[in-house]
Amino acid sequence: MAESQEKEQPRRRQARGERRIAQLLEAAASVFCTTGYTAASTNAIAREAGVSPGTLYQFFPNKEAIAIELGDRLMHEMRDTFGEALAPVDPATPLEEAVGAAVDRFIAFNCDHPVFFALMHGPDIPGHMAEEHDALHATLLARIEGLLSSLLPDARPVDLGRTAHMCLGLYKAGLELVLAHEGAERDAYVRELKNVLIRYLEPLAAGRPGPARDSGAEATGVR
Amino acid sequence: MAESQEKEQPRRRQARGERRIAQLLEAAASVFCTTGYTAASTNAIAREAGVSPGTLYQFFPNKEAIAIELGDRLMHEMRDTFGEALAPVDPATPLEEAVGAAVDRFIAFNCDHPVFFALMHGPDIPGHMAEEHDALHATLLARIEGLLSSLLPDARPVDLGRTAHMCLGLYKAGLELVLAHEGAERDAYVRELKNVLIRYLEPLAAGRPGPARDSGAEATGVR
Amino acid sequence: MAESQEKEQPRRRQARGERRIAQLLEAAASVFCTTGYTAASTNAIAREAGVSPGTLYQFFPNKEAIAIELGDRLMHEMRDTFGEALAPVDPATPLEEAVGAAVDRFIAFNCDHPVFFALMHGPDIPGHMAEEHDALHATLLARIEGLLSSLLPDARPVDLGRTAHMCLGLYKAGLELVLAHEGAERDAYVRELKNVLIRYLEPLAAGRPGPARDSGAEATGVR
Amino acid sequence: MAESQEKEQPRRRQARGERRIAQLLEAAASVFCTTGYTAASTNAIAREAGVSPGTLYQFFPNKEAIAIELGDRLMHEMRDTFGEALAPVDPATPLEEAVGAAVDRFIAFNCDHPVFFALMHGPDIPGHMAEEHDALHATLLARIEGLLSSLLPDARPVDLGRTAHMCLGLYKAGLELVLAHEGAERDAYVRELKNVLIRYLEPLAAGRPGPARDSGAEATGVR
DNA sequence: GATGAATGAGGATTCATTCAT
DNA sequence: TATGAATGAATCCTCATTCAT
Repeated sequence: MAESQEKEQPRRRQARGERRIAQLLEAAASVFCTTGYTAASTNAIAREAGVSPGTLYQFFPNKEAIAIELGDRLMHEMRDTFGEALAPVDPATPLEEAVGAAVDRFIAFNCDHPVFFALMHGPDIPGHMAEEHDALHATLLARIEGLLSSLLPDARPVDLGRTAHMCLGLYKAGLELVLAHEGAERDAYVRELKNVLIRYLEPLAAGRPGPARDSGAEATGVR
Repeated sequence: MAESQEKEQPRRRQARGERRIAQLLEAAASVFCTTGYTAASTNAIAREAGVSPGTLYQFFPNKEAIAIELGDRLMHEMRDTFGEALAPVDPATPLEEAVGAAVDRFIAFNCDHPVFFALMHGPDIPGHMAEEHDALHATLLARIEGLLSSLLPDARPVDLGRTAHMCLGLYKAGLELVLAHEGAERDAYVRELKNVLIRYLEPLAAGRPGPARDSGAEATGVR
Repeated sequence: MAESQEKEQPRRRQARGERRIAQLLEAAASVFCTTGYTAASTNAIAREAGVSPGTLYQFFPNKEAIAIELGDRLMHEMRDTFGEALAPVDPATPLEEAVGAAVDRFIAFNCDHPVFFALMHGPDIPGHMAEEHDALHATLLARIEGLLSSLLPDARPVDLGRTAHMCLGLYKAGLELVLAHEGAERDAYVRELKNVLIRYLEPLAAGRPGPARDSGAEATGVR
Repeated sequence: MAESQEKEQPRRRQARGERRIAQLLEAAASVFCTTGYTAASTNAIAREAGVSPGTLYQFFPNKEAIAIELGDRLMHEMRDTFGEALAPVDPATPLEEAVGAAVDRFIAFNCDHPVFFALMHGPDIPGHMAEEHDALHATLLARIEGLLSSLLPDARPVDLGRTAHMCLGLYKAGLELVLAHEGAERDAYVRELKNVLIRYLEPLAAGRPGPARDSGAEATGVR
C-alpha cells in the first residue's frame, strides 16, 4: 500500500505537470497564431494559459524552447497521422494523385493545427533561420525529400534536395493563400497549389505513369 | 530681406527635408534588411541615419509610415525601371521567354534593393497583412496581373487575380531560396523558380506560342 | 505494532532528518562558495542537494537560517578541532609562535571548509551586519578575544575587544589575499599576514617573551 | 546670432544631460551605500534620481557602467584632492607621519564620499573581481604602490606589489571598523589602523628615519 | 516528510513615441 | 527643423516562498 502510494503520487504530480505543459503549449499555439511567433510574449502565453509567468518558466527555459517543443509535438503528431513516409507511395500511383493526396493531407493537418503554419512561417530575417523553426523545417524537408525520392527515383541527390526545398517553399506560399480564403475560393487555391506542384514535378518524374500522357492532352491541363 | 527669406527658405527647407527623408529611408532600408521589419527599432533607424529620434518623427508619424513610404518609393523605382507593365510583352514572345525575363528583372531589382524582399516578406501574422506591406503587395499584384493579362488574354478576371496571387506567392518563395544561396546553386534555384512559373502558367496560356508544343516533348521538360 | 512504530520511527525519522539537513547544508556550502551568499538561490541549493525546494523549507524557514545553521556547525567544528580557546596558549610560548600557529590553523580550517570564508565575508552593506554573519562573527570574535586575553594579559577589556575586532578584520583581509593566490605566492601572503598580526600585537604583549627582543625599545611602541 | 544659438543650444542640452548624469550617479551612490552594489537595482536608482528607468538607460548601458563611471569620477576626485602621488612624500618625513597622514586623508575622503567604500568593498565571490570594482581596485593599488615605492625605496618590485595588496586589504579592513564606530571609539580604531600599517611597514623601511629608533633591532625583524 | 507545481513581485533592459529647448 | 532627454509600459526572466497532494 505504501508502495503504491510512492509510485502513484509522483505519477499524479507528473500528470499535473504534463497537463500544465499541454495547457501551456496550447496557449502558446493560440498566441503564436494570433500574434505571430516573434511578437508573442511569454507573459501573454502564461496569461492565456491562466498561470503566472513563473509557472511557465518552471517548464520551459525560454520562449524558444516552447516553440521547439511545440514543433516537436507537431512533428510527432504528423508522423502518427501520416505514417513514416508522409504518404505511402505506390509506384503505380500516378504523380497527380500522389501529390494531390499529399497536399490534401498537409492542408488538413494545418487546419487541425493552425500553429503549424505560424511556426513554419519562416525567419524574420531572411536567411537567418532561428533554431526553433529550423528543426521543424529540417524535419519537414526530410519528409518531403523522402516522399520525392519515391516519386522521382531517377533524380540525383543534389537535385532532390533542391527540389524538396522548392516544394516546401511552394507549399508554404500556396498554403498562405489557401488559408487566406474560404469556401469555393479556398478550394480553387488548393487546386492551383496542386497544379503548381504537379506540373513542377511532372517533367522530373520521367518513368512514372502520368495522367493519360500519351497524347497532347495536357493542353486541357490538370484542372 | 524678409520676403526673400519667405520665398527661398521654403525651397531650401524642402530640399533639406527631402534629403533628410531620403537619408532616413536609406537608413531604414539598411536596418530592415539586417534585423527584419518587426525587430527594427525607430531609434536604430535614426541612429543609422545619424539623426536624433525626434527628427525621424518630424518626417514620419510612426514606424509603419516609414515602411509604407519605402515601399512607395520602391514601387516608383520599379516603374521607372520596368515601365508600366513590368515588361512590355509582345504577344509573339514565347511564354518561357517572357516569364524568364520577368523573373530575371525582378531578381535583379531585388539585388539592387534588398529591402524589397524584407518588406515584401509577408506579415508576421499569417493572413493579417499589415498596412505597410499591404500597399506594396497590392501594387505588385496589380503589376503582375497586368503582365498576366497580356500573357493570358483568354483568362477570366477572377482566375487572373488568383493566378496573380499564386505567381506572387511562388515568386516570393522562390526568391527566398534564391537569396539563400550563392553561385551555381543560386543559379540553379533561379532556373527552378522559372520552371515553376512557366509550367504553372503554360496550360493557362492556351493560344500562345509555346516551346515546340506540338508533340509530347514536355517529357524532356523546359529545362 | 503501532507502539513500536511510535518508538522507532521517530528515531529513524530524526536520523533521516539529520541526514537531510546535513545534505542541505553541504549543498548550501557548495553553492555559497561558487556564487556567494547573496547570489545563492534557495532553489539552487535544493537542486544541488538533490531535493525539492519544498523539502528545503521543511528544515529551514528561509535562506538566512541556512547560513546561520551552517555558521553554527562551522563554529562547533572549529571548537572540536581547536579546543575551547582556539589554541591553548602556554604563557611561555613566544608571541610570534603563538600567532603563527593560530593563523596556520585558521587557514588550514578555511581550506578544509571553504564556506567559512564565504560566510565570514562581510555584509553586503558595510556596517549592517546581517544576522547570518553576525552570529558567526560574534563567535569568532569571542574566540579571538579569548586567545588574546591569554596573549595580552595586561590589556584592558575595552582595548581587548577593539584589538580582537582589528585582528579579525586583518585576518579576513589577509585571508582573502592568501586564497587569491597559489603556491609560493600564497605562502608569501601567509607570511605577510602573520607579520602584520605579530607586529600589531607585539607592543601590546608587554611582559611576553619576544623573538630575540634584546632591548625594550618596542615597549614604548609606535603609539 | 543664429550661430550663437547653434552653439549654445546644444550646450544647454548637453548641460542638462550632464546634470542628469550627475544626478543619476548621486542617486546610484546613495543606493549603493544603503543596499550595497549587488542588491542595488537600476529601477531603485532611477527612482531615487526621480526619473524613469528609461532615462537611466539613456545615459548608462547597464548597472555595471554606472559603477564604473562612479569609480572613475571618484578616482579623478581623489587625484584632484590628493595630487598624483596620493601624498607627496618627503624622504625626510618619518614613516609614522607619512602613513598617518595618508590614512587620515583616505579616511577623510571616504567620509566625504561614502560610496567609495561600497564600491571598494570587494567581490561577492571571493577571487572573482567584477569589472566595476576591478578598475577602482587597480587604480587604488597603483596609487598605493606609488606611495610605497617612495616610502620603501629598497623593496623589490614583487615585494612592493604584495605589500601594496596587503596595505590595501588592511586599510579596507580597518576602514570598515572605523566606519562602524563613532566618536572616541572611531578615533581609537583610526589609531589602531595607523599602528597596524606603520608597524607592518616599519621593518621594510630600512634606511628611513623612524621614531626614536635607537637600536637596529628591528632590522632583523620578524621576517 | 517529500514533492514539485504555483506564485507574483521584482530584476534588468528596450522601445515607440513625445516634448522642451 | 533638429535635438536629445524623457517617458513608462512592456519585454524576458528569477527567486524566495507557499501549498496541495
